[in-house]
Amino acid sequence: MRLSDTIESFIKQMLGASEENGVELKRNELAEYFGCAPSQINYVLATRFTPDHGYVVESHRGGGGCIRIVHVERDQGDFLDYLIRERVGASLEDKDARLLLRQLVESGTISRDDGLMIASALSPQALSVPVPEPVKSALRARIMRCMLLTVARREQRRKQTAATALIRIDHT
Amino acid sequence: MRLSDTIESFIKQMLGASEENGVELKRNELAEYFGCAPSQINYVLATRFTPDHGYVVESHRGGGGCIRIVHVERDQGDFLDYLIRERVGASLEDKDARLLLRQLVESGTISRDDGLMIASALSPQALSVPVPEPVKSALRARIMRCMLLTVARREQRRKQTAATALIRIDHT
DNA sequence: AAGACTGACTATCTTTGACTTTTATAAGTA
DNA sequence: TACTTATAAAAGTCAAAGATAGTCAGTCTT
Repeated sequence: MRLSDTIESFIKQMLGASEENGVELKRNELAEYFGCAPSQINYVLATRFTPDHGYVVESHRGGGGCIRIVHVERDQGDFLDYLIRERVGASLEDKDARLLLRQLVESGTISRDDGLMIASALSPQALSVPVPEPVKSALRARIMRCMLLTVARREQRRKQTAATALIRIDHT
Repeated sequence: MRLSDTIESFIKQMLGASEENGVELKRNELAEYFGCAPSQINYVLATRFTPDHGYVVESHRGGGGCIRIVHVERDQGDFLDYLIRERVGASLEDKDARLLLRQLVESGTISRDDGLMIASALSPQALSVPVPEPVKSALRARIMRCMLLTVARREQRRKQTAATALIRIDHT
């Protein structure tokens, strides 16, 4: 198993054990514990605890400095909003797309079926067409946004219909 | 016996022995074991462990990297699957795509929601990216096929799950 | 000619170390 | 005391080195 993976699960275990959903750690201590370079910790944070992964990382240098990692529970609307508004910009890498979809499904923001549908539309197989990679990234971003919007609209419709039904029932 | 065949059966034996229906292996280790070039492993994977053969292969480069092979049961002779291959060719015009989708929805082959999802992935907005029209048509065809396959697979899964449930109930 | 095989080159991921930046605190000075 | 400066203790950055796997064109076998 890779050191990065070990450190990743160690941190996640810490997070799981903590009362709140955040932990504080000393970069150097952790590095010494695992017998690695301190910058290794930064690497782990940069590759496995990003906002896309659902984490926020803050740090403080100087004497008594530390690193704080918080797992953010995003409520459904927020996450979709964030993705549509900010995260999915003009381009989207294949790997990022997959990661985001997994987050969306795991957080219950979209259904597993919807996730699979979007994934299949973005799959390398679907996009295996002779266009340069930057254009492909742009395409991924556009398709992702369109489909997320479709999901959001559908949910909106569902809610409204449900609400209307309630009102109807109320009025009978 | 050819080396490729030997490696193929070796991997299949590993798969048979594993608890789950997947295995992980190191390309270089395997190559050394069989005294061949590492790329030979890729050749075996490319010719004998394709999706058509019912396998999914994932890999991870860099330190601690590996190759993972999973055996998946395929839904053979599925109706949608078949329909797709015949009807959706190598290219698909925007107009034709919409027409086909409407037919599929109205005939009850796919749900309205699925139709909307596919339509949004194929929408001019999603595909408004600077590529020549013939390429775009090819793209539409590919996305359409991938997504329909996803729908087909999901239905397949549903059926199987339902059947399994019935069997369970039967056995109680 | 088709399939099997290889090797050189490429792409990607991990790990490290040298150098930088920030901050708290201690020491020095008017 | 109040202010400045020096020092040490964090954390950050980035590029290079190491470890895997992928690709592809060409050679060999059948």
